[in-house]
Amino acid sequence: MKKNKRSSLQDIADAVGVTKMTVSRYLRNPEKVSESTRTKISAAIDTLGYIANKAPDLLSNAKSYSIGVLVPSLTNHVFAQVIRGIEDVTGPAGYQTMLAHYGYNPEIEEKRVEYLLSYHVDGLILSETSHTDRTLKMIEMSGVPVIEIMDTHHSPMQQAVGFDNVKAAFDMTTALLNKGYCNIVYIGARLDVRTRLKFQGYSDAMLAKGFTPKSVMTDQASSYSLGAELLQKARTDYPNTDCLFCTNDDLAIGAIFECQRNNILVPSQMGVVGFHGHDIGQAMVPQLASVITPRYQIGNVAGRELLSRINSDLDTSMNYKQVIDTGYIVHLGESV
Amino acid sequence: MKKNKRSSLQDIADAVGVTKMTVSRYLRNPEKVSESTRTKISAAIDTLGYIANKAPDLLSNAKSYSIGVLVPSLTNHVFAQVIRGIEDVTGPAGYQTMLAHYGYNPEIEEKRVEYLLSYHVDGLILSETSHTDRTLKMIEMSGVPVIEIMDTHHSPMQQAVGFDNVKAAFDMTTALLNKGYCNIVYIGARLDVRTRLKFQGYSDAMLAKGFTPKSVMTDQASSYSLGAELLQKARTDYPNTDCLFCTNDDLAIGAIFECQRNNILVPSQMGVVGFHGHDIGQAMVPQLASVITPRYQIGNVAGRELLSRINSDLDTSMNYKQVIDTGYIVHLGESV
DNA sequence: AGTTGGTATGTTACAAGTAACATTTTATTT
DNA sequence: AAATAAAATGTTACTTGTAACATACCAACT
Repeated sequence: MKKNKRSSLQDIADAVGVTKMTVSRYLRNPEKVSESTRTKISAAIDTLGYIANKAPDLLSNAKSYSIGVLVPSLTNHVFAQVIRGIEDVTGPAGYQTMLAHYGYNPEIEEKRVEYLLSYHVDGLILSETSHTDRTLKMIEMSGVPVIEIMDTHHSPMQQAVGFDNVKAAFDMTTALLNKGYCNIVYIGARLDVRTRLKFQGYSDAMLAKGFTPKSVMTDQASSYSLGAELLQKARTDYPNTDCLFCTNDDLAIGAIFECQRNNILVPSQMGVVGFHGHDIGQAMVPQLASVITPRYQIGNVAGRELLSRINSDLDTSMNYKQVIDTGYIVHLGESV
Repeated sequence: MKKNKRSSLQDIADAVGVTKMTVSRYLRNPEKVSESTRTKISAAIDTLGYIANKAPDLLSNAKSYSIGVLVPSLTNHVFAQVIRGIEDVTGPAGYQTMLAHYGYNPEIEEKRVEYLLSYHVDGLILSETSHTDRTLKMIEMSGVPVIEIMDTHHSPMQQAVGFDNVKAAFDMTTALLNKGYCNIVYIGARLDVRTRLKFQGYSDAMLAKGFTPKSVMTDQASSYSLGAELLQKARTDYPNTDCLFCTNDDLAIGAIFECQRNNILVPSQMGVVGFHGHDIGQAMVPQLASVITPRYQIGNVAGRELLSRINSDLDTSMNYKQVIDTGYIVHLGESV
């Protein structure tokens, strides 16, 4: 049995008895086609089920009205809201997002960037600050505008939207020290760039007040059960730990559950702090202390900036450096 | 300042002094190009930063090595694992996924399907069982193989992979009744098809044992705070409620937190049950009762089936009906 | 009747890569 | 040195939709 090949403009044209140019006009500028022809073409399209073909658009270097969005992980709830923020701007403007993920791996990021560029996306939003050489080169040669989101503690390729992870961790740690905690242990996982930046902010704050930074780190991916494990490891490695500063909410929540299972009272016997301020932490008992990050807004601003550069005449991709800081909120909740 | 146009095979060819055909060969069948030419082309590609162009591939009806995956929501953790399951099969086989979401809205699903087909995806994985007429027509005309995932309680377009939501809810409800609960209230949100199917299974089980189905439903999207609200509503509407069967884990977890805030003991004063068996529910105290669904496996099987059909000579899209049931596990945990 | 102007439709060329076939160059054999 | 085979490269044609230009047709006006 033969595959029913998708119909082309030519097929529609043949069915109606005009040239494909007329059908093309019907789709782009219907008012330039006579009433009677319009009716016939419309009927033919319904019957044959025409589906637009992106190929010629790409060939002729037309805008693709697609933007590429790369996030490290789909499991990480952080990015769901970022994406919503992006699409709430780009969707109404007629752009579709091509979403891909790369598991925090720069080599895979490179593959994804190449893939997105091969489809001629009009712009890119990346969630990482360090890239392979080839990634940088491809982006530069392609001439598409790029925005790096989430962290602003670096020199952006072109434009960055986010907040300063070092400063955020510094502020949270300082707030904890002011609350009277002395033996704060930093809990890190996956050891990506942002985890390291936050550790740096934490360390700076500890040292600034004369305390010694202590940490429990692993390169495993974050999970609730890992949070439980790392709590136990912290208590073993540093028996007088009075507070955990976890690199994200998942670890913090896992640690709190483990406290509950072991009758360790939070916060009176152990303070626990997360990062990002996800719904689950804010809904739980006790409410989780966390740095609340404006993820939706980051996406929103990134989307808006990207569109404005796509639609600008200037080649903004060259010699363009800008950082937009969206801030964050240190929220102490009930868990410290 | 002019945009630096991306370089084409012709640009590489000009730089080396050959025709683009030779460069094309270098990329496809390097062994057919002489050693010396290879070296020169390789250098030119590095210098000029060539990025492949998908357009001609699409034009010539070649395989795109892209498959389209549609999920209702990225916030819903269910689908992150499904996607991982898919990509663990399709990635190694050289396929990239084009991921899109549609907010449980069939009209948006239609737009996404059109978008994916306009990019000539080789196959589609959909997460819904009901589609607009035009969605069905487009898919049929395009001739691409389609797999519908998650629910098998319907007649598939072509092929479905998942489990029977009605049966799963029936089994869980029966288990709860056997445990001695009498006043089980069903808690539903968003009112999508699967929520309704689960309510049907719940109702069937209640009626089968002579109990009256009771429910608290809203069309709002699920969230932890909504779970808290609906718990209170259930207690108001049905004062002797002894167990909540929530349509998903988020609502169930929100309800348990609300119980904790109000000193209602779970499970002794109130049983709470979720659906899907997410990590968070399994990690929390008390461990959440839930129907554990094989999300990774669903994705995995769907990916494998789709690839096999893409690479089959037969036009399997026609007159093809198959349901693959991956089952589920009724897990009672500590919250009932 | 002939001119003008507008509307509707047609023709041509083009974008980037590749399959299929054609030609040129180089190596091997007699 | 000529003949033949093999390797390397070139030429042509094709895929789809659209911009730009060309033509055909009809109505209205002088």
